[in-house]
Amino acid sequence: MARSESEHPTELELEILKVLWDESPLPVREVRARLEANAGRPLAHSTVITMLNIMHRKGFLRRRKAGKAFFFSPKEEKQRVTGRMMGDLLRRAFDGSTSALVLNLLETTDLDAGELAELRRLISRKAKEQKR
Amino acid sequence: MARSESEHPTELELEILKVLWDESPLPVREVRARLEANAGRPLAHSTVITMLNIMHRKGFLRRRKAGKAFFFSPKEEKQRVTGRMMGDLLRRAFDGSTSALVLNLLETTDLDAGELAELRRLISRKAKEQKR
DNA sequence: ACTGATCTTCTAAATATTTAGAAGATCCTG
DNA sequence: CAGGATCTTCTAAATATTTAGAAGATCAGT
Repeated sequence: MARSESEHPTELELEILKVLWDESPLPVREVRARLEANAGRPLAHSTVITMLNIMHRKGFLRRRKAGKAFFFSPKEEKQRVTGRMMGDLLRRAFDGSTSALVLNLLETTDLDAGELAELRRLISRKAKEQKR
Repeated sequence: MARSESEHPTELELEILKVLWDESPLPVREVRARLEANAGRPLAHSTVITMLNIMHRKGFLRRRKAGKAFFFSPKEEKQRVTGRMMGDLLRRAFDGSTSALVLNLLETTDLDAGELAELRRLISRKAKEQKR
């Protein structure tokens, strides 16, 4: 055994998902153009097809044929996928402790007073929602 | 080109780092035992050595010989490494928006009122520190 | 110094990720 | 319907990650 396919999108898979979360469905040609424009990643047409097919096999994408070409869309919305990625990091790096993660975030990124206030606002709002 | 070595620890590398952040320096034998105990990962002795040497080459670990055996220690403290991992996810999945990341965290994990209060406390403390 | 125990180095293999060319399929246009 | 344009499928290769056996080095005890 060596290792199994990641449950989460890999580096390039995430770039592709970001393109499609931004707008979909898209044909291969369009995905390719936007990968170059948005992510500075100029790939051959066949490379993009290969990736899209792998992602379809893995269950990240839907595929629909229109004429002779396929159109691709994300299967899940961004929040669910990135949420699982967060959850994975939370578990692997912080042993599931949300406060450890947030503390780390506060210490290692450079947030100004406005951003801190914004974060506190988000948390307060969440707390209020829960009271209902 | 296919892809380059990750700047961040991979899955197994992180498990090894966690063992060593918990206690170090440790000899291979001890790392192996703790990987099995803590991470449920029973690996051959030579597998662990191979990984430790790769991690040394990549700059994640220090190595010191005592008698005939090597003792390994993390080169950087946990916060710095996990901080970069967070920063990487922040950039790749949330385009650098901390509030987007925190919002996602709040929506996708299940935090009770006490945990939310704890998070708010952390942020308030950070805001106060900054005023100085 | 010999031997067993213990460690390391060397080598290799399975699987995943990323990349892309070559060949085949399909559709539109004249 | 022939031909070019456009798409897909097939195949393959480079590199990374994870795994471990075999062979060589080293140390302690007799």
